[in-house]
Amino acid sequence: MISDFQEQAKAIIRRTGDRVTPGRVQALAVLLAEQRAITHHEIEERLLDKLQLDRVTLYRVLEWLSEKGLIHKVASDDRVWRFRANVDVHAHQHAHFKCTCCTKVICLDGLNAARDWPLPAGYRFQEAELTVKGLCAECA
Amino acid sequence: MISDFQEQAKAIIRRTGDRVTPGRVQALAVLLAEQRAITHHEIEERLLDKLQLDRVTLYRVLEWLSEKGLIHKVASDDRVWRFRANVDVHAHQHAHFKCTCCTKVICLDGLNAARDWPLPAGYRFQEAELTVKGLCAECA
DNA sequence: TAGTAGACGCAACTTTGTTGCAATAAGCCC
DNA sequence: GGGCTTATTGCAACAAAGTTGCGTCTACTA
Repeated sequence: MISDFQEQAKAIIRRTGDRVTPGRVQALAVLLAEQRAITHHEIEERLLDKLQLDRVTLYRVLEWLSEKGLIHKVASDDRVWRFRANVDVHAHQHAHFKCTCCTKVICLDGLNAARDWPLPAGYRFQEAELTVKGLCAECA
Repeated sequence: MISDFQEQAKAIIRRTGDRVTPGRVQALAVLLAEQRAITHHEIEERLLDKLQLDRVTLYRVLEWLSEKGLIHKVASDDRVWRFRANVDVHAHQHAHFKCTCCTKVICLDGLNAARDWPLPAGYRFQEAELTVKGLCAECA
């Protein structure tokens, strides 16, 4: 199962035309295996078994993956970036849910945050970030 | 004009029943004078002329003001808290606008973020944080 | 298989925020 | 106004998240 994600990750990265390195493959594989947005630290923990990657390198890998549009970053109120793989044409314009109990973050794909919100005169819309907070099914 | 905000701040703080200290008064006055959400650092800069307040003390003052419901915190994608005075019955449930050019943050009071967003089964809504990004009138 | 640009590892640094503790001062009572 | 009490402040040290510089290594290309 895990190796599935590795192969998938490898293929996705090869498609960019840039270098296929173990760090990129493993980091993306971890994110593909995960069904939610996780932090740099959580990714690091999941990597430890198969590959020890420098903290800094992981930051750079995540930035690269993000630039290439293979993953996306989620801002949270605990001032920690979370990352999630862009499965298929996973639009960036969607909402996130954060459990206030276990701090788990999931994507609310059904909720489109891209609509044009009413802004003051002269303002120009680019994108919206919507985070809904509450309790997840396990914590409720 | 500035002293107006100081007097206003003093009165608001006195109303809480807790101690009225220079740090609390000046910090709240700065936020009352500002029409938008600003960072700890920006508040510190504006304080420097009239009152030199320790960095840590300012953090604690802001936390206290927030606890008392006199100001509110805004999470942003640059992992920095921003603070804004709660003028009148300024509800916490509203959206914020962040200019991607000058990083200025304003409150979109007309936009209610408190509506019940559709969540997966078993999930419980508590609150929503909506940040719309784009260009403000000056930068557009 | 050799050369090269790009990726990596390490160390040091920055920013943002927190914690512990001793010194200080705001409000209260007289 | 003057002392008492307790909340607030300032200082120093710490912590987490992320960045920068630089020399070394390695994935690709030829």
